[in-house]
Amino acid sequence: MAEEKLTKRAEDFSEWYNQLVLKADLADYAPVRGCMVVKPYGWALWENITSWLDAEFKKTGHVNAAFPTLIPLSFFEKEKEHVEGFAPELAVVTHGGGQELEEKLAVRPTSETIIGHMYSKWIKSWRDLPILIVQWGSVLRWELRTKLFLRTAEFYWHEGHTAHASAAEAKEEMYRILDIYERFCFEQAAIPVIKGTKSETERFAGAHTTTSIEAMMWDKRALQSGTSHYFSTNFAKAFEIQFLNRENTLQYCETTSWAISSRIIGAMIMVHGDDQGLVLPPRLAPIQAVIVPIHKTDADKTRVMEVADRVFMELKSAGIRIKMDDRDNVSSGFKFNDWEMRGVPVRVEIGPKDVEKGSVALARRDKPGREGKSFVSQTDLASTVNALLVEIQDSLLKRATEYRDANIHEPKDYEDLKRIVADSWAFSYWCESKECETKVKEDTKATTRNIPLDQPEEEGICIVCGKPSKRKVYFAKAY
RNA sequence: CGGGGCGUGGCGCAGCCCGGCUAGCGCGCUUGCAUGGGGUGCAAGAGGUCGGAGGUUCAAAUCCUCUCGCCCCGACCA
Repeated sequence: MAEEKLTKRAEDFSEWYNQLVLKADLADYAPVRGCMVVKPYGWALWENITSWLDAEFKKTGHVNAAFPTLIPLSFFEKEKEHVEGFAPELAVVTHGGGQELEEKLAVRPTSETIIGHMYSKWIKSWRDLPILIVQWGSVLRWELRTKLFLRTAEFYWHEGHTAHASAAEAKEEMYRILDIYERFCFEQAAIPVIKGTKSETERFAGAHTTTSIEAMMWDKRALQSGTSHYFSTNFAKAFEIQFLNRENTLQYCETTSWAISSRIIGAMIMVHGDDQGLVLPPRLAPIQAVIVPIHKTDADKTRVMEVADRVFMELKSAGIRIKMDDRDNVSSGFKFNDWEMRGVPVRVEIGPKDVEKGSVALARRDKPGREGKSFVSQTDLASTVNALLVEIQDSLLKRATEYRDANIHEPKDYEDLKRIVADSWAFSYWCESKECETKVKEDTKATTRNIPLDQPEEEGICIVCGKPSKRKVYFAKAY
């Protein structure tokens, strides 16, 4: 329960975040190093996220399946870059049933290897393709520095793994998924992400191409919020995923993989949250509106509850995720703060005055205080609340978009770039060389985020070395 | 792994340097009464053997030795 005041966001953003996750009742620290317990309220939020994504994946022909948590350690050695990328963060099971294991088993950090292994068994003919499987579950990476939701040792996600007959189809799949991720962020999470291609140094271990969606947090650091990879035949060759094509010749598959993790919850917190606590976008909020009945005497209570119960039923049957806060051991003021901490988009206050006037007070979470409060008629309340939820959803996206755009600048020269990335994002031409990227990282700690798709092909010069360059990239400090 | 810090009721801490009454405080928790339109008040309660092991001493949260664990900063990261 929210007993003490939250640290101000502007005072200590990191501390604000840590406290908020606990106070909003989303998650708690687990007794295992770097791991979290997602509490019911946090999980309800995650379920709203997953059910939207799951529906989209199914609409586009994907099916769900489950692969084991344990993977033979030797599988990781089959793809050279993949093993280099993941070896340092593997947890390995060495004993079972009281005996040392002959074949050590890795706890999956991601499932390309075991799924690749299975695909090589399952795929024989062009008729078997494409294969479009999604796994929902958790993975484990031995992270050195952890933070609830943003980077925990174990985290929750879906991982899509697809195999195709041609490079064109596989690339199309990568972009199709990236578009779903983009739509999810804009329409559901109200986060204006930028989709683009990762640089060679930032791409997934073993990938041919990595695309990502990148989001700007309130402290202006960047958070990679989802990725979609095209592997070409890298994993197919490592795991012998081959099929006979229509011409009866043996051919390697083209594969992809992609993921959004529970980190996205951290993104929502850091994009929308404020000094009062969490602010959830209505489409994903586990509770979209909460009713706080207010009364002094028993007589008042009876009259107020009669209206409150009626309103509850009306909003519920209109499909609004509604909660009645009828706790009588805490004050109304406490309840207001409590639900604001949890980010509930709309609060419906009903007191004796409202009973008399046939009104209710509505408070919107995105505008705390007097500004966001209005008195409306009890008549047709469901449509009033529904309209308000839509308005809040839109206003969150608008606010986040304006904030993002106000904090992206195009540097005039390298000195300007250094100044910009100290406290915002820079967007500029870059020659795509590792040297220039490394120089920026060493000088400023900022990394390339992504090269946005759909940018006009124009001639420019690299902001670092001055060589001719065709595409612009975002530079920012990342989480 | 390198640099800092910390383990005392559920949480946050004081006490330790200069051993000694029944180990304190705030928050939370329980019960009752009042309160209730922006974090409510009063009263009465429950709850710890001081991270662990060993040692010194008449006496150890406090001194000594060993040990376990955690947090923060850096390298790595969805």
